[in-house]
Amino acid sequence: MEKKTENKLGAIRLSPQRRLILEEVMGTKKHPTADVIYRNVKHKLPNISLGTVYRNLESLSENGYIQRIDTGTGPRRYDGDTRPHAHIRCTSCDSLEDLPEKNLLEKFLLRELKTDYYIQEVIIEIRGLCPECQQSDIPEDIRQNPLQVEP
Amino acid sequence: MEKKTENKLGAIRLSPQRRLILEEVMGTKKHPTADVIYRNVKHKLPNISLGTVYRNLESLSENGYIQRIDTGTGPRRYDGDTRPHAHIRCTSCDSLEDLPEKNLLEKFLLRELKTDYYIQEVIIEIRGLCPECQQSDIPEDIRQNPLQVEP
DNA sequence: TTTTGTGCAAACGCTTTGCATTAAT
DNA sequence: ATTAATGCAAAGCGTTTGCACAAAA
Repeated sequence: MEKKTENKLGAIRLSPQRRLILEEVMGTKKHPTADVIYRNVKHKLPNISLGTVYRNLESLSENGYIQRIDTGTGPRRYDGDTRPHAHIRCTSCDSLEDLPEKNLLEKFLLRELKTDYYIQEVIIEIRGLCPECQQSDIPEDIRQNPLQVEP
Repeated sequence: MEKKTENKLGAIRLSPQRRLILEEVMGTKKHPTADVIYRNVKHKLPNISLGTVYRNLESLSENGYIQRIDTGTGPRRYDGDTRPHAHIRCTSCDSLEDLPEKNLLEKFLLRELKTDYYIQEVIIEIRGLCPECQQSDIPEDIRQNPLQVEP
């Protein structure tokens, strides 16, 4: 009996489209948007549709293979690192990076938080200028309100 | 000389529409969305348009009279409390409340954070079930993944 | 008269959805 | 035969914008 078994990924099927999308998200630390993923994957699979990308990003994150990052501003982003963690975003170039202190932050929050809520998720997004963007001549009005902590 | 001086609010004019919108945001702790504000204000000023509401929410927050809350999910919300602070959102009824420990959290974050970024803003949103929603019979699948900290 | 704000409707960006078709079980 | 996934296009939602008109400075 011939059996053309497609790879499986736990509960879901691993179609060529899904596999490529998964690889794309896993293979970068840039936290790409659906649109970026779509354009990259389209090079290898020209007929893929944006709807398919969205549907697969959804199923992959629902099943815990990637993480959906609901950011405060702009389009949603996706992360191959599924551990809950914090991000820092550049308000000039819009890059999104992991925060090194992610665990520290989480733990502190959960420990200090006095609330009756049944906590499910902690979203931390720091916004500021990345080192590169600080060097380029930033218009003055974006240098507003640096957050500071008194000594 | 007769002078029908409209009230001023710092740099911007306080039109009837803008005044009502400001009062609406200031008068609640519910962090309303533009749409909720629109519907409430419309009772007193039936001709007001949604575009005007958006434009005024924008100018009011730009000028520091209210705070724009760019939440991770769902429509943007607005807050009469302009001090930067954290929020906690119920994943069932979608209510958004202030976090009591807001200053604590900010200070900790800014102190512990080792980064080359020039920090401008800290967004913290905790998501979970509010006490009321914990009591109602929540479908099992929403009780997923409570975040916990090891002792 | 110049600037600022308004109402309306159209456009926008991102995401979701309905539907007919195809592929895997 | 049934279920799962796809491509396509249309619709959805929240928000922004262009424009002609009105109000205030």
